[in-house]
Amino acid sequence: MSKPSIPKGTRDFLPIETARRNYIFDTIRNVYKKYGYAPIETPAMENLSTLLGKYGDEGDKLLFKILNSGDAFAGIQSTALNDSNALALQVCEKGLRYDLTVPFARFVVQHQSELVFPFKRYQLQPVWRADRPQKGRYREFYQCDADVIGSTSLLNEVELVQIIDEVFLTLDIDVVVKINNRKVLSGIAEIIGEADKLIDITVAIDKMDKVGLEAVKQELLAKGIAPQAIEQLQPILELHGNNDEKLTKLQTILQPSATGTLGVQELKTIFDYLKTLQIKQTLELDLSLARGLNYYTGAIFEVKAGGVEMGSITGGGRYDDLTGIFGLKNMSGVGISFGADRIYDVLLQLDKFPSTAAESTRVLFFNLGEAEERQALQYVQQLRSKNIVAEIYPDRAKLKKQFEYADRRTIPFAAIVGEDELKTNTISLKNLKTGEQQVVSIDALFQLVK
RNA sequence: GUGAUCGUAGCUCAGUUGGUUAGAGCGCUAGAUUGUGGCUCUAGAGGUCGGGGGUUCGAAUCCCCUCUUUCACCCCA
Repeated sequence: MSKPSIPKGTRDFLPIETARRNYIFDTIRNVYKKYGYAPIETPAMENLSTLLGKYGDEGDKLLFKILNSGDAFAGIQSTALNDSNALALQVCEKGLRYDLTVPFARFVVQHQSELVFPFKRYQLQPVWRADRPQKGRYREFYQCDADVIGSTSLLNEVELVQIIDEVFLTLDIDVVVKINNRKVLSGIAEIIGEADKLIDITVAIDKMDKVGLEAVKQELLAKGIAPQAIEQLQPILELHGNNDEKLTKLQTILQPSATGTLGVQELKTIFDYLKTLQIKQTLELDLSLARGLNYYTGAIFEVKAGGVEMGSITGGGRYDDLTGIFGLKNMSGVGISFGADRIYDVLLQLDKFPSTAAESTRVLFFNLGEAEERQALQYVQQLRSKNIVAEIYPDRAKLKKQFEYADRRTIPFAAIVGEDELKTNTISLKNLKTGEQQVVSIDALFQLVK
């Protein structure tokens, strides 16, 4: 293969794409800052021991592992080749981060003495997963996380929903914010007598939207859930009405479960606060929302865009003991993560990028010779000092070529300084859109191109 | 990990049941036009047909493997 290429599932970004991506990052960052979150960064690679076992068996398979530097295979017996998984662990001590939450937990434990709790941080960085690429799924993509750790207050959940609301309002996307609670799901599993199958149940009912009730029941049956338990589950999954009505019914159903009742209380509190804050986006209590990551213990969130086929574009939830695995107990946290790459795809499909996300040079000075370029250089510097983006064509090329360059860069003004203009201290300024041209002074030019 | 799918010039694509030197449009370079772009005309450059192996007198075309594209499942942002 002679053509250059990049690894599967990765992408290059052209100037227009980068400008648009920055628009998304800037929007999210500004909202995070507005709510008092502080930025941090962590390395692209973590010790494999930090990452392994945190995302389930599936997650472990999707970790990118990094071969040890030096002679990584020194001392490896040929018999080790029989077990490639074990071999990988012998020759790889590091891996690329899979998300931002687990590295954040590690960060909090490691820097606990330097941090002020409750600690509110945001982090916009790429993560890597060795997944098969498909629609809205890449092997390298950005997560834009905000978390509060060291506080169990539900005000944090409320704040994160406010942030979601404000970000999508700014981006001008209509979304549905789905909210559920892991305690409620635990309570449901408990009262149908299948508490030990909580994960199987959540994974199955998470697909309600996509495959429908019957397929979910099939999957539950296949996972060994008792038929009568599934019958008990059905009315809960089919709960309807507005959020308040659902909560009232749920409270009755979950009465026998202490955990479930607590979950309902938490949801009630969150919805109650949000009601007083005039949230613009649609909030929906969705009992089929489960989310795969097993570390969630309380509220869980997921955001879907209206009018486009796309997986969730934001997700999050509360985790009571994420730092526990790194040796720090009693550190409850709650966080959200915006999927910038999917938001990009959604904005593109809905044609919602502002045109300002693409603007660049205002004036191009043509290059007609040495004396001319010396003068043009002066003008360009003066324009820049007035914050007008200007540049000079670097080569003494034919005018045709210089015009075509300006055209393709969509630069609105061409400034020509040749022999005649040099003598009279003037500039021929041409508006490339209208074709109008006039001979002006540099002061007049400032006004015209502003 | 499972199942499909794509790959021919910089880009978008033709290419007959396997048969001489693989084409078009756009783009690029030069000229018509040595200080005025977008239109037009003329000429030119550019391809080991994704890579490797096989069948055949002969492969872009048929077979196998592999990489890549896109999509679904699993899982997930």
